[in-house]
Amino acid sequence: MVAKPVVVLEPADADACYPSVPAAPLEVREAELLAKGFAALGDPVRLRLLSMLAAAPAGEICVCELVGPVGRSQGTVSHHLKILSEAGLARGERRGKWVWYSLDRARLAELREAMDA
Amino acid sequence: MVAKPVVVLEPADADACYPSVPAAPLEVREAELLAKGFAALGDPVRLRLLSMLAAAPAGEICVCELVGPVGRSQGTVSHHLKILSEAGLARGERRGKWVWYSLDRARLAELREAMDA
DNA sequence: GCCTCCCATTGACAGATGTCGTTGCGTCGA
DNA sequence: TCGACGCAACGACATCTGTCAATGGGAGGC
Repeated sequence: MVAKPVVVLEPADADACYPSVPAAPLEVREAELLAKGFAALGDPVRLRLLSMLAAAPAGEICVCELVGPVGRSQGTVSHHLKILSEAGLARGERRGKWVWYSLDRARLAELREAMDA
Repeated sequence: MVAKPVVVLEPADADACYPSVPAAPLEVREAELLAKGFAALGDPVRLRLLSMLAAAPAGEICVCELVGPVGRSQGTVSHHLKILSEAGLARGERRGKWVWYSLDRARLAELREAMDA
């Protein structure tokens, strides 16, 4: 994926269909970062995990509280939480025997704002 | 002091870690619908296509205008546009020899609002 | 009618993804 | 010290996904 010119990306193709105008798409690099975030949201299990994190009274939930409701094995839930972490949408913290996850609302807002484009 | 779970999807698991509280995750069906939308956003090529649609002066762009800038084959671009269509994010309309795509801002807003959860 | 252009569809294929069962590691209680 | 528990990591596997080249089908131009 070679970096592309910011504006004018093609040889202009002479006789293309008329309104060959701005066509300044999102930067490739930025698109990849955003895509990673949205991709993390693109799974029903992860959306439900996030909704539980968002609804958590203390702003965080123990993993053991998450496994049951989503109807997936513990290993699978752990896997999804890792993906959410890597996408910057959630963070986990070990506290004694348990691990507590919380939502990163800043990252979420970042993605939301990107949708104004 | 447990607030009653709104839904309660599991056998309650007795000795779980303490704060067994709300845990009313997104409904499975709704999560699937949203996930389909976010998954459509979860690819850099599609994000760039959308950004071009969003930036289009007339609110729409001919497919022939899209193929060059994103650096993918015509067939691949067509494939991505189909996915965006199926997710409700874009619509295509044949007009003579060309097909023009436009952004569905309502659907986009729908997804954006879902991120308040 | 025929040829050309634009776009969608198909077939093929490598790589990513979701899932589970098992294993491994850290933490607590006995 | 030892065993039980909570969670992450690993291996395996079926499915999904992104990509291209090739094909197909509608619209215009000649």
